[in-house]
Amino acid sequence: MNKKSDTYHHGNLKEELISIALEMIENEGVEKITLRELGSRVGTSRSAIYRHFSSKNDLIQSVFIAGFEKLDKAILPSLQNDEYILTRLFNMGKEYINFAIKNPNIYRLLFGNNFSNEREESCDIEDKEIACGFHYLVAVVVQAQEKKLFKKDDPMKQAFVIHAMIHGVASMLIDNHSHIKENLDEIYKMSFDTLSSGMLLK
Amino acid sequence: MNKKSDTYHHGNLKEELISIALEMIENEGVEKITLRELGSRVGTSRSAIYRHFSSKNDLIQSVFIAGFEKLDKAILPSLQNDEYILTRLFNMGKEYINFAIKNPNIYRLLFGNNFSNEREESCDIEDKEIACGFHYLVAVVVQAQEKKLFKKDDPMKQAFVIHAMIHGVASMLIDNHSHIKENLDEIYKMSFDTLSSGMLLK
DNA sequence: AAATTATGTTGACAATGTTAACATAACAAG
DNA sequence: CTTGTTATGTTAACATTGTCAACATAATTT
Repeated sequence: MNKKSDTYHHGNLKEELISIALEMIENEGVEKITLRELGSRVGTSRSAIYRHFSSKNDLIQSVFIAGFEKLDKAILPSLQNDEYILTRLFNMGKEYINFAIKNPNIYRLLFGNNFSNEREESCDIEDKEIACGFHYLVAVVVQAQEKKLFKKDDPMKQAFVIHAMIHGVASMLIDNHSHIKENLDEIYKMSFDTLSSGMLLK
Repeated sequence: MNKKSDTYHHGNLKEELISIALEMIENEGVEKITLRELGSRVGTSRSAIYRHFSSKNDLIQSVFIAGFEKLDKAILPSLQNDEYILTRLFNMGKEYINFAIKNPNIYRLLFGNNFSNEREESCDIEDKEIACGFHYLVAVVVQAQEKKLFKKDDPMKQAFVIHAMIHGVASMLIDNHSHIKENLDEIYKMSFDTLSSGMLLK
């Protein structure tokens, strides 16, 4: 774990800070994180952080990006096997929701969080990251249209609707209606069927 | 505005604190609020708050409830006119999304926020409040089933799916895909059509 | 009128993000 | 190898914030 004396004084502090911060956020939520604890957890003083990040928010921004990479990594496998295209879409959504349930605090950081405003101000990579995951989805929608599975329509908008649905389910599962988690599979299937039967060509 | 010498020393401080706090959160977001500013904005010292709330979180919990009342008030009219039932559902969703767009910070407080955990611990009124708004929706779904508009299914689950979709659209509009706001009407109609055509009896 | 309770104020404290002044390791140049 | 420069890390201090205790005053009860 502790790759000291690799490159500089302490090893690769910056990456270690990001990964430990991600872990801490995953466990306790963004708002609970403190630079002092992060520093001591990683073996340095609190102020060392400022050699790698201009502020706490700057750090969190990096965790934000790392979180998206983690999400992408969790979803990618479901896209790469060449099953029936709707099955692929189904599995993708399922992995998405699984990620949210397994990492609710990270998921909250990525979507629907109070940090989005500040992010919009200073971070332009963000949009690329979001767009990245989103464009997987758009690509699948385009394929679905090409294979005459989906109605002909603006793929961006169809993808938006799909994403909104999946995000809505994920978000409500982790934040409000946790008692529904027991029927998760059933609920998800129902959401997906509703969605796709609204988009399918008949 | 300042109803002094009504009941006690200062008037009805508690309610005034809640309403000003709501206003402040609406303008700047939950995480920006400070008790000192709230105190001075309302004309008292910071510590007076502790005569009415046990902690900052306790205050925010009250704002949370007030926020739900505000949301209910914004949605109720769309439910009370006796149009075609699907039109009513459509309008309800539209008002819901309008509320989110007009009061994004309050909306974030109500749904998908980091406070939900702490709320779950100490506040049991919350569920009632959420259930309240949610049960409007369930009632409409039940009606839709009775009138043979919707497929026969568990109304709670159908309502959950509808709410998830609407919430997903609202949430993504205010947090991520703000560039879609221009096509809002179109996007919303598309979401709703997708939803209902997935639920309608054919 | 006196006592008790409800409400508000001031001062202090610990925790936190941030910065400045200082220290040291890595590296380049001579 | 020595020296200077840069990259990195440490400690001390500061302002802000939530919270609490001690004190003060108004309202209510007895």
